[in-house]
Amino acid sequence: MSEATRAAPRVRRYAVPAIPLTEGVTSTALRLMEAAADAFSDLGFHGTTTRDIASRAGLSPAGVYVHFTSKEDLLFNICERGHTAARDMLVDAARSASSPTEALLAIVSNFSRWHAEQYRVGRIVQYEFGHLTPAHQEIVMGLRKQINAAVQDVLRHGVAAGEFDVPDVAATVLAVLSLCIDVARWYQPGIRRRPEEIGATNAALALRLVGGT
Amino acid sequence: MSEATRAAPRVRRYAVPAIPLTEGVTSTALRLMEAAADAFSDLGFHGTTTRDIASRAGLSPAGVYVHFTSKEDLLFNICERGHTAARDMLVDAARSASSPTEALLAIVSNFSRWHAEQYRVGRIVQYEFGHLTPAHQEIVMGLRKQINAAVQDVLRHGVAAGEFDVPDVAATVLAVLSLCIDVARWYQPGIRRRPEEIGATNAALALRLVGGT
DNA sequence: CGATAAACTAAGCAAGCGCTTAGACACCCA
DNA sequence: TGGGTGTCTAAGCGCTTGCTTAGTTTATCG
Repeated sequence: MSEATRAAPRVRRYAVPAIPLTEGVTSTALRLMEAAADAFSDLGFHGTTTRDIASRAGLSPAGVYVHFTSKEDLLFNICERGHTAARDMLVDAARSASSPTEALLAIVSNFSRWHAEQYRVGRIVQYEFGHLTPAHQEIVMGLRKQINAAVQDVLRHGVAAGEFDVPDVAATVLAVLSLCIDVARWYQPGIRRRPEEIGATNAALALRLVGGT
Repeated sequence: MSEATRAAPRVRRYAVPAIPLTEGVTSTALRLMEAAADAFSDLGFHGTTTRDIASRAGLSPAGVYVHFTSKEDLLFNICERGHTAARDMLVDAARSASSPTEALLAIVSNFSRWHAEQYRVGRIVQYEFGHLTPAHQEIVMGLRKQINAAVQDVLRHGVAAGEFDVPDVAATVLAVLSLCIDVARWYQPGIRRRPEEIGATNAALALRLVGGT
């Protein structure tokens, strides 16, 4: 059996919703965010009208503005909650692993699976990022840097422990994240591999990227 | 020196314009496509107005419609020419290589470098794809399948020749392409690595993905 | 020179946009 | 029971949208 198909060590599996329920969010606001996420991923931010969002959520156009100050505010809430949930899952996965190798496998399999299962939110977050206000962009950038740092930490520890062979840590972090994030671009329901399998194969491929065993 | 930093075999370098000049394209039409590409990558397809495009090209709003039938027609021309140029470069790189290993290195270094140098067109092609008409989407999908097939061919030959160890060819093709295409998402001018270096490190990383030496 | 075709503009049309206003309900604790 | 608060709608305001129309300029060629 080839190295990349060998069963990976069991990794903890995190179920992460696309838009997590947090304090102070009414059910109508959550319904609006889900409606907006659907519309944005179908039509793009500028291609979506506030009437689209309202009608998908079963409200009149004016009903949106009871819960959000603007269409951009909706986009920001989706991006921020999505990033925060993903980051928490990553950090958790890394912390609960007993070695850098297991941490990498946990991170890549969970992050890849999330980008398949939540590919609609994943695309919004990546493709519509530029339509956030500069202030909101900076907040989201901060979350991205935390995700980057979490992966960088794992690689550094793996190199220090002699588990990985990585000539250029920063470049390899980007490559590992590309592997995971790009899933949202090509994934669609009904293709051969289930999200779970994509996570498993990507974890094995990431291990190759870092020169691990 | 670690395996991944060892100087890669010399690979032919292809300079590919974002929007290639082809027969039957006047200079004004090309100027319009470049103006539209700039605008689309700044503001998104729906965020861009035909007045934006016209003024960037130094024309009145109506002047656009002398050369293109609609805003979507402009988007399609950018996508089709971009994909065609990239595919031609890929196929050329694969054909002029003397082994699967060299073909992979040539493909990945050129394709990655292109996605850095032409990251604006790269983003349009990926992010605004969904705003093409279904008929135009299918044409672009056809070009993508050709790109996919070119990479798949190289991997199959490498496995057959014993140069690569690839348990799941289709999954690994996707991973190799993710490595290249995702460059357009994170690249921006002024970062540490030049496009040329990104191509070189990605080529080395791709070799790891396929279990090559 | 005069005719023809192509490239371009000024003006504007119908439709749709994000968002606001004014007011109608429903629910809560006094 | 009654006033306050939060949620929602009908209507619509001011503006922008993609694209068209009618007409002018420029290039080409016999």
